[in-house]
Amino acid sequence: MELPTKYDPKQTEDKWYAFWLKNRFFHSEPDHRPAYTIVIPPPNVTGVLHMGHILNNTIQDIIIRRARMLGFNACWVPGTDHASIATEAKVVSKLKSEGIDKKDLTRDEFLRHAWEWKEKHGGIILDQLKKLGASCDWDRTAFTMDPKLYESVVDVFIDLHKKGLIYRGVRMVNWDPNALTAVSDEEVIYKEVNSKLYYVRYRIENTEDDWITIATTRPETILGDTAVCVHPEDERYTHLKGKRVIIPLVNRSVPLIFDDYVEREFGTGALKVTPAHDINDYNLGIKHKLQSIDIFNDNGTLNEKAELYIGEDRFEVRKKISLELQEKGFMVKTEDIINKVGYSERTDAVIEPKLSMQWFMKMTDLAKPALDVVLSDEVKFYPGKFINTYKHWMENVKDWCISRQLWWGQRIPAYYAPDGSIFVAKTAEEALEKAKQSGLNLNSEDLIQDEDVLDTWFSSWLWPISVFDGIRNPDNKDINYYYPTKDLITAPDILFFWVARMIMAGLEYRQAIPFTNVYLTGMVRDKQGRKMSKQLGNSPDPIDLMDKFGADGVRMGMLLSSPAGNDLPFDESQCEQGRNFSNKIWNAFRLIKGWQVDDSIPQPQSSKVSVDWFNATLNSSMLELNDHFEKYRMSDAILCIYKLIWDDYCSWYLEMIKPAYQQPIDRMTFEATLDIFEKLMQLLHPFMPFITEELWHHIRERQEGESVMMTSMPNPEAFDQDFLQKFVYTQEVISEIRSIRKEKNIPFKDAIKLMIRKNNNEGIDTTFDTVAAKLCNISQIEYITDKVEQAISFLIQSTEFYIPVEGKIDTEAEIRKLEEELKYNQGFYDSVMKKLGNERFVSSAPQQVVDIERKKLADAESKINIIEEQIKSLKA
RNA sequence: GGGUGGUUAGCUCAGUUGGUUUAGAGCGCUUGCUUGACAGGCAAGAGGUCAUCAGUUCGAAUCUGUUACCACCCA
Repeated sequence: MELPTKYDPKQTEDKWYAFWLKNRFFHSEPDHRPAYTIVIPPPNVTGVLHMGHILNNTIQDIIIRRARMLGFNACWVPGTDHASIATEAKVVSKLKSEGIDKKDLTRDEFLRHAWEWKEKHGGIILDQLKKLGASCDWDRTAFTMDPKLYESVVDVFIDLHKKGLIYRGVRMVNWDPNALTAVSDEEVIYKEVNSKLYYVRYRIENTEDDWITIATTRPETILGDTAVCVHPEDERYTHLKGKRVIIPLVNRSVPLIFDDYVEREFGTGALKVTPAHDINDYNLGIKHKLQSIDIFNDNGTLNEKAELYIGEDRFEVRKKISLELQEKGFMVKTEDIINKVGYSERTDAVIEPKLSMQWFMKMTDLAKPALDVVLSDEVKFYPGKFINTYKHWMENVKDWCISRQLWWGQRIPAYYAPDGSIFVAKTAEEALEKAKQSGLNLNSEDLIQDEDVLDTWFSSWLWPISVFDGIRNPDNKDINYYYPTKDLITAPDILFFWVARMIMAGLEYRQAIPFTNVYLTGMVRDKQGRKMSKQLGNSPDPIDLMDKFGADGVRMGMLLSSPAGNDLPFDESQCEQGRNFSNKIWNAFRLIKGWQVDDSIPQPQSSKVSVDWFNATLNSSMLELNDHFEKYRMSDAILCIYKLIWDDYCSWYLEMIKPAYQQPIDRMTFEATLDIFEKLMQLLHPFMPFITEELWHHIRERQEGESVMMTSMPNPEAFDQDFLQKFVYTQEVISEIRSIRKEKNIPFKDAIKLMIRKNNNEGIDTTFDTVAAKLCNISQIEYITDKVEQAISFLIQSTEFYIPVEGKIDTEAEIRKLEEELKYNQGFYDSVMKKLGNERFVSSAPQQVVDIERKKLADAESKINIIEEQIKSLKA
């Protein structure tokens, strides 16, 4: 069969993915083998595949495919999360475009629309992963709203409530006025923005013209002020002790309070206090028993308590009120400042701190053990630098606001009686039963279930357990077999959102960590270093990239320069490199496949030694590869294989054994070369699954249903390090000769002679002479003791090499070359001499180190002597 | 404002308890190649005071501190 000169991924990728699926190679069931489990970080159902997913899932696929080939029962569980805020927002806006208002729908009607939307769009991202080659067990695909996962979440809520870890309370929360829901601290993104600092003066009560000037970035909240606060030791204000001030425009009298919370240097040192709309002010309010006036509606407009601008948006009011303050003489001045403002991660609306009744989870008791398992290395982080970040967060953990004012999600299983008492129960019937037991005489319609749903992360934190149904059925076969999982691959920005909480849940519900290793990937950025995002539109479409470079090429490209935890500035040229690598492998195979095999010819000595050398190199590289995997150095691992195939196999080995043009190859070498190629395909398979499968099937006849992905990974065997070292030396010789040929314009087809003069009584080693002869077209290699006239020379270590040439030698040039070499060696000699000349070095450094230096000196010295001698003889 | 990490070739990064030839790789760059597998290729080459200053040490890219800049996290 003819193979085209260029590898075309389009001809192979879909074909092999379908083949793997048909043979159910990705599916796992518990058996006698050790399990190797990975659960996918569930992508958001509203999302489409982006570069971060590509990176993340490529790494997972590499690990799981390798585990499978190493004999583990590998199971990679895919799935998605329901993303309550984002999904609800999408559904609401879709309905709006159809002229339907969410307010006009019942909860059930709305949820029907939401499910419809999910069925239509929720699977997109998983389908895209198939194109990447992801070997997920699709039969186990999970969704956080699936009945078993839904019920697990509700069960956990009830259990934690029973344990006293979940409570309901009024707190200041981060309110998203667009989504009309509270969001957790972790969902607020602080951005630096250009703002104005407004200096506004408040009149001291019972004075005509005494004022105190405050500074604020939010003049609209003046309407909700209930105090002005200064530092107790601030001499500017001590005379105002016990006074009250008048709020401008609304003319409310409020106390002047003293607290060392105030920063004297900021603004005027006087702070207006709005307990309802600022977390710090809220705390001050509690401390000083201040009144709290909430002037905002849920959607960010002002309410009647503001007295002015009722019904207008907070940002409109800011503009208008600053003008009014100006006109009425309250505005002293404004300044430009840069401050940080919190934005909703989901809707990008400016977060409004707001007092509201929410459900919270106590975190301190759960955090302690979850921190311990990381500090004791039971759960390992790669890279380890994230342990510090984790520790800092876990030691300063705050209670988690878990309720969301939405419909899409697990509805909170709390039921309210008319007298305000709360019954947490799985069903309305159970709640009613509980109510009756507590002495309330109620009917089922008297109890009303909480309208809110739980934070999406309250589902995700159970993911490694709930996908195996380990909450509802804690002793089932799957959970016992697959849990704890092995690796979690995710991005550092959800270390707390998700990773920390999964560890807490694992310890609480399985008394076992959820995973052993956490691999934190970098963030994919564009060439200018910006985070890739939908808003910026700076992310390439991964599907287009795969069309252009093949999935293998993209996988390769993503990994090549992405060490763990480091950001990856993405550039298409990396995928191009991956594609080029595919092509290189393809052509190496074309070369081998094109040879005629002749059973009658014996194996040349040069080929025998070449096969031995490559096998040793292969073993050495496999050891290195194992080491990289153990340390989760993915980009080092792929580079190791890349060089093994491109440099060692293609550039060296194939050239070493290649038969002359149109000459056949001997059977032994041919078979050995195919065996090696087969091993290389196995080693490379986890990284580039498609091309390796394609070529593996070309290497030999395969049985129906056989696949490289189901073979056993080759194991490194013992090899001779000295033997490898000898070849390194030979490579140097070959490379010198190639340079000389080029420099002196000696075409390859003109055979040369090589004379070798050993010095310092070094022994002669001819192991690779036949190889050197073949690669450099040397007709004769001769070991000599005398100098050679009329030859070009070079020096490796202390061995002299001569290539005799006809005609005149450019003596001048030869001398120049040697003198340069001499200069380098003398410089080196001097630096070693300086070390050894130092009394204290010789006396304090370890003997071994001193010996090494002495040897360096001796070597350099003999080399210098040889060079000097050569120069002398040339000059003579 | 607080914390954590980082700063090594044009770019992206290695450099494993301080000493193995006066620092390595990939990409890019320069030069030369229709070299019978591959121009998506081959060969050769250039390119770095290891951010700064000080200290510890016989010896520092490596350890300590300072400054500058960058990134991330937290308020």
